[in-house]
Amino acid sequence: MLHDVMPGTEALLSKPGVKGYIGFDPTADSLGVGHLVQVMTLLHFQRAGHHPFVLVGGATGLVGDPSGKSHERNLLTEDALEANVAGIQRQLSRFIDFDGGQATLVNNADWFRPMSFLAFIRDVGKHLTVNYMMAKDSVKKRIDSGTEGMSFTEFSYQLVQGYDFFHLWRHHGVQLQMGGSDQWGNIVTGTELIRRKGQGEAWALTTQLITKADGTKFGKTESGNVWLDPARTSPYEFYQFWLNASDADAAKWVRIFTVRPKDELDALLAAHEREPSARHLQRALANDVTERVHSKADVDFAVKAAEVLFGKGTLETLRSLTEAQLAAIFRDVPSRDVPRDALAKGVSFVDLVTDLTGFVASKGEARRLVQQSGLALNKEKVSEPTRRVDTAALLSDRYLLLSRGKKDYFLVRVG
RNA sequence: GGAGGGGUAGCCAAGUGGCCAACGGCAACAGACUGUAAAUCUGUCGGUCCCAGACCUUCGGUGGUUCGAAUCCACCCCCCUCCA
Repeated sequence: MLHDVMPGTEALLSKPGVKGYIGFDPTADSLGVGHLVQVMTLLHFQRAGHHPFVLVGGATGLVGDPSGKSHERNLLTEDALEANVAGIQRQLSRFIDFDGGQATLVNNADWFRPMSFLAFIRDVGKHLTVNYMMAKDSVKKRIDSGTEGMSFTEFSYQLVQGYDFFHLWRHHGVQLQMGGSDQWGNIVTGTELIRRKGQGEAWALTTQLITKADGTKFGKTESGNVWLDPARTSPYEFYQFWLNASDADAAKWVRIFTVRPKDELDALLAAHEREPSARHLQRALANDVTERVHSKADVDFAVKAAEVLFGKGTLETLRSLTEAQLAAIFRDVPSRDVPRDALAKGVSFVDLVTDLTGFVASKGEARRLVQQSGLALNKEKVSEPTRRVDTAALLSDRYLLLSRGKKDYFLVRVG
């Protein structure tokens, strides 16, 4: 899990009670699963007897971290930022125990807002040379790219973040900053600042970038980012995200995203080896993470829904379910209300899937999908684009279940 | 302000008067195989329709030249590099 640590960090951590921090950029009002790596780092850090500090970047978010970004970023307004900070704080408290002062939450807007620009360049900027700052990978990459430059704003970012570390070190005794491997440069700027300006010592620790075995980015699905906020990513989708992890990924991820003891992990890995099709690892992952982020009840719903959608379910099984059961199972499946008379007269399948529901973006695409036998109604493949659909097809006289491919479901609800 | 380079579909990137709805790659989507995995193979990948065909809208923007432009001309906007 670890990528790089500064010499001496291990010695520091051998004694409990170390204060360490990780910063989160409030670019949205919710964290995504990509952030979870850092959240888990803090969780593990706390479980090891240390004192985590969580920094939300109310100030740094105004600037924009260039690390790992090939393009200049858009700036957020202060209002948007404040809302984002609030949302993120709420989510973090599900992981990290802030009770009784075991963890501390800080917002760097608190110390940057009162500070003037002149004070900053005089007291902070003076300690580091531009030469030093230019040598950072995040800066070099952008300057060497030849196609895009870098604004002074983003160039300054490392100083701002470096000062965060300095502030926490001086006022709270924080000695360690953790983060993703792309944060190494920024963190080291902080330790350097502490050394030069404060004549003190501080350490850095970074975690490996989480990648998927197929080289694509972690934390994204076809439909975009996977969020912790149930309003953005439903618990069902969230559960599916983890359940769909490839074998190679799941083996790595259980170690990072669950807190199961080692012998239990070994047992899981062995079970998976023996019976890969049962996907023990993926299930454990999906269960643990979904329960932590959402709830046990959400896990149960997700499991039940998956049984119907992916199990041996056919039109028969769908018909055998009561309306209440259907409603519960499809609670989180994307849906659309459609007036009953729209269906009473009967519509062509293509119109149903496009104009009426918006499930498929265009009619051309809908026709193509039908030709490729990629669309189904109530779990039965539709082979004729012009096929008429009317109220006779309704399940429990209320629902129609559309699907594209194997995993993409959509519920049509009739009033 | 000066000199040079560049802006093509989600991204990268060919194309420099008709054969261009635009080569190729990546991503994406569907199908087959499987385990709701990976890998592989096949198909699709601007839109509409009476879909093996027709029409409409695209190549930074606006005008123009031409029978005909992503390709030529003018002006404008944006980006990059170097100089000042």
